[in-house]
Amino acid sequence: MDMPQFDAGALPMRPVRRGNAFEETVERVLENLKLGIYGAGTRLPPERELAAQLGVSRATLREALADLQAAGYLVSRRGRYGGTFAAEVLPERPVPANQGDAGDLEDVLLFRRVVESAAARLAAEATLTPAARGHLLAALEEVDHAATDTFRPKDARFHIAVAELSGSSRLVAAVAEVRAQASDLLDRIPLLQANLDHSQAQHRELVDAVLRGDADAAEAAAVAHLEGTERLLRGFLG
Amino acid sequence: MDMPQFDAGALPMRPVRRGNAFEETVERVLENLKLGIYGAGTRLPPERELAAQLGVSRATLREALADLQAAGYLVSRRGRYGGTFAAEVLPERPVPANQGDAGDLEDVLLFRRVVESAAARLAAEATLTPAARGHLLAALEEVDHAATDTFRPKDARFHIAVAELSGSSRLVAAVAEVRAQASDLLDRIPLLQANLDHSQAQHRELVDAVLRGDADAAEAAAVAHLEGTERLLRGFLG
DNA sequence: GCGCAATGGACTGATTTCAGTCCATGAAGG
DNA sequence: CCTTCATGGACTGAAATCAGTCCATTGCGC
Repeated sequence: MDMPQFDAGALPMRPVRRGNAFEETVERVLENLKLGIYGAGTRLPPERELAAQLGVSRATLREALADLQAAGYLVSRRGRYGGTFAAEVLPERPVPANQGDAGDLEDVLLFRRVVESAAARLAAEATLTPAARGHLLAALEEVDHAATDTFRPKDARFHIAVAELSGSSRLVAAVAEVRAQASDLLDRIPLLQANLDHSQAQHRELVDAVLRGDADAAEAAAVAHLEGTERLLRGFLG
Repeated sequence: MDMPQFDAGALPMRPVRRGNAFEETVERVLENLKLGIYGAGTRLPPERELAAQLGVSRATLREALADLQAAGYLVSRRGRYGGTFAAEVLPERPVPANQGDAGDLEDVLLFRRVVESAAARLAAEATLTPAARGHLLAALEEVDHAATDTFRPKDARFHIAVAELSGSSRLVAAVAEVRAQASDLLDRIPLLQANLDHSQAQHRELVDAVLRGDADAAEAAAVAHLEGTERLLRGFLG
C-alpha cells in the first residue's frame, strides 16, 4: 500500500473524464458483454435508447458499436425486428500485455471483497419475493451448467444477481464495475477445472444461505469464494 | 426499493456521461470544497495540474473555476506564488428546493453504511505508522474543535481520513463520493447541538477502536455513528 | 533595483461530440 | 402481394471541448 495518505492537498481530485466519449462507450458496452449481461445472441436495446442510457449521442454510440462489430463482438440486422445482437461466440481477447499495477491488483481485490460480501449479507437479510428466489436459482443453474468457455460471464451475471437482491442500485453498480475490473485480471490467468468445481459448490452454499436468510453464512460463503480467486490471482500475477 | 431486478436486458447500462464536462467539473470541485478537502483559505493545485487530475482541458476547468469564483467559493491571485484559493467563508448554499427521490435517500444511506463500516474495520486492521496515527488524531481534533458552521466539512474530512487508513484508494473514493451525496441531503436539515455532541463522542470511540486495532469495535462505532444521521435524515426528509 | 519563474488570463484553430433529420431495410400482418 | 413501422445507416451544421501558444502579473532571490 503506497498511498499518498496525508497532506490533503496532495490527494488528487478524482477524474471527471477518463478518456473521450467514444473510448469510454466502447469500454462500457464491452464490459456488459464480458459480464454476460447481454449473453450470446441476445439483443441489445435499440441504438436510440442505448445512447440515452449511456448519456452519449447516437453518433458516438454508433462509432463504438461499429468498432465492436468490426472486432466481432456484435452483429447488426436492419429492418423492423432487427437490432444489434451480441455475437454467438465472443472473439478471443488479444491479451493486453499491459501488466497492470500490482498495487492496483490488491486495491481491486480489497474493494471487491467489501462490496460483494456486503451484497451477500444484504441479500440474505432482504425479504425475497418468489420471483426473486426464482431469479437467483436460475442464475445459479446457468453458471452451474456453463461450459468452461462461457463460465466467466455467467459467473459475473450470478454475482450481479445476488447484488440485485440487496435492493441497492449503487451496490449493484459497484459490484458490476469491480467485477469488470477483476475480469480483466482473470483473463490473464488460466481457468482451472478444479477451481471451477470448487466455485460451483461455493455458489450453492451462497444461494442456500441467502435463501434461508442466514446473513452470516452468506457473507462467509461470499468471502470464501472470493478468497479462492484472490489466491489464484496473487499466485499468477503477484 | 423499486428496482428493475430481473430481465437483465432491462438493466440500463450505467451512463458514461452524466452531463457536460463543464458541469461535472464544477460539481467535482465544489464537492471537494464542501468536503473540506480544501479548507478555508487553502490553495488548490495550479490550473494546469488540476486540469490534468480531472482529465479535462484547462479551458474547461477555467470556465468552471470562473463560475465558482463568481459565486464566491474561490479567490484567485495572479503572479508567482499566486494561485486559486478556497474562500475564507463559503457562501450560503441556495437550498436546492429539489427534494431528491426518497428511494435514492435509502440507497445512499445503505451504500454509505457498506463502505464506511468496511473502511472503519479495515483501518483498525491495518498496521498504522506513527504518522498515520498522528494524522488521524489531528483530524479528530479538527472536527472536535470545529464551530457548528464548519462542522460538516471537517466531519467529512475526518471520515475520509479514516478511509485513507484502509489503504484502498477505491474505498477512499467511494467514501468521498457517498459523503458528498449525503452532504447534499444533510444540508437540507438543521444541525442540532445535541446531535453534534453525540457525534464527537462517537468519533472518539471510533478513533480509539482504530488505534487499538479493535476491528469489531471500530465497525460498531462507525455503524452507530451513521445510524444517528440516518435517523435524522429519515425524520426530516422521509 | 532587476530578472527569474510560476502562476492565472486570453486567444486560436483543430477535433470531438452533439441534436436533429432523412433514408434504407425488412419481418409482421393484412 | 402490399403496407406498416421499428430498426440500423448516413449526413449536416452547431456547439462543446481540446491542445497549444502567448501574454500579464507578481513575489522572491540575486
